[in-house]
Amino acid sequence: MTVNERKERQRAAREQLFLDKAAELIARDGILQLQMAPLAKACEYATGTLYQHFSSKEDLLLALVARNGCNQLRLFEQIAALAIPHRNKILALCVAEDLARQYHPSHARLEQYVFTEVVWENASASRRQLILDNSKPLSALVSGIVRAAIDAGELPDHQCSALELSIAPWALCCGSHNLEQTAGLFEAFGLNKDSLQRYRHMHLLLNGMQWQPLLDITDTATLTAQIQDLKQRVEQLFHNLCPLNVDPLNV
Amino acid sequence: MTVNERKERQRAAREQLFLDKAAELIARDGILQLQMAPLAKACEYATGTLYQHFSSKEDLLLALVARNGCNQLRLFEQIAALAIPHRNKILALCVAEDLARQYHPSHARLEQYVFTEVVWENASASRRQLILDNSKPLSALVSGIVRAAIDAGELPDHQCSALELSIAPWALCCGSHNLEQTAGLFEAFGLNKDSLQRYRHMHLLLNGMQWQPLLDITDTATLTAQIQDLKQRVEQLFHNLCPLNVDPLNV
DNA sequence: TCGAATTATGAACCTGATTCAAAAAATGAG
DNA sequence: CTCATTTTTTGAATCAGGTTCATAATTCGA
Repeated sequence: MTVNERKERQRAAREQLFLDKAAELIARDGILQLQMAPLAKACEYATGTLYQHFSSKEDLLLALVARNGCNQLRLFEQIAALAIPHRNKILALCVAEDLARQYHPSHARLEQYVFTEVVWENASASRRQLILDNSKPLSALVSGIVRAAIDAGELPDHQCSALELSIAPWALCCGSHNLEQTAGLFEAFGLNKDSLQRYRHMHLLLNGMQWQPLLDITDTATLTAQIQDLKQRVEQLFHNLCPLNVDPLNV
Repeated sequence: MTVNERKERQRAAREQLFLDKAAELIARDGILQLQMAPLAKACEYATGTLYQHFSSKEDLLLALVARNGCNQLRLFEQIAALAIPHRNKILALCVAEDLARQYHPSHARLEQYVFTEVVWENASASRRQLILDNSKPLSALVSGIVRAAIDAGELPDHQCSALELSIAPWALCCGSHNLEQTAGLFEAFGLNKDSLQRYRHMHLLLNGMQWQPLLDITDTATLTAQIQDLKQRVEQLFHNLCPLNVDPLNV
């Protein structure tokens, strides 16, 4: 059925168009301002057509996050393949999250929103599954790095599985970003955002895991150089993957 | 003006009534189902009266979170005052978060929702400030514990301020809970929720900070006993503070 | 007790998501 | 190529629920 294949391709292309435009509008005006009818019009389709792709507005938002998740996975895969110490790969993943937030602040906010009960529950089950399916290879990837470090004798297994161990740095990374993202919180604390702080904390954790080589976090020079280097490497991967991968408003 | 005082008191009481009922309805039916008109009716007031207290639905949600924040602060204060090692106090705070989520799952979900751009931006500035004001003493409290540990020689300062250091365990705690809260994520990872895991990770971090006394996380017996003990202590404080402090649906 | 000032009321309004009957387009058999 | 049938698109109508505001009720102080 070559006809159906063509139709399917067109349909997929239209879905990407909707998603692209939605991402653009969100980046420009914020999630709150995204409206279904204007979005459809901006894509030169009727409102009803939009609803042939997404069962609800929330479903559309999930679709955006799912797509971002794919990009994230590809980036993470390339990071995992870098020729750097295993320990640094974990840092590099953290750097990647950092950069992603810098380049796509609206994505980060969207993700926070989407995992909220209210939004999550209003999306279609299949779309939710899509996002969860993304997370499987992601966690496999991270725990793969941990596994490799254990096998290389750089990291004791602490009698935990690699997967369980891998949750620690991941939680720290998420938590750290979440706190920072929470509007006005750091300001309320009287805390200035020192971009190295996050990495100091990560090193403290990795040290605690006895992940070799340990790093003395008071050695700011070494730390700065390390993060600098990782940033450059990750940034390059980032731009190779998707040169236009940038929020219009935040360039 | 004794008349105005009385009025003010009545007004405050009514606000608490609205908040109580809202919390009840949310615990019963979820955030999504909370509607302004039914809430007002359930309190035997007109819709408009509700709007004399809260500038919007989002404002009401923030008010709920602010009130929870006060309770949390009081609990944390009592934990900080416990006669236990400083290091254990950090664990106890983590335990407290755990318990709070257990007893009030809807609060945790609400908090996640409220810090979302969409909700946050739709609340009144004064309500937002209220929440931020809560966070100041909270961070002072946590960094106070860190400070005390440093002063007691139990923790090197790593050339950071106590406040900066205190962010690490806090971020780990938040991140860990966030991950776990994210619907279906752990299941998608093929990870079983081991309630001790979170504390193992925290100990890894504290070990990395060289916070004495170090704990060997493979020593499950000691860890279990420690957390058990902290749970009991915290649970007691918890119930003393607010005996009825329980989500209707989740008892 | 009465007029002014304050507060409460809830039906009407408004925004924006969602639906669906009608129109248009695509398909494919003859 | 034509026409009946199926599929797809359309966008105005519907619907939900948050918010407002003219009116009614209440409180206040003289």
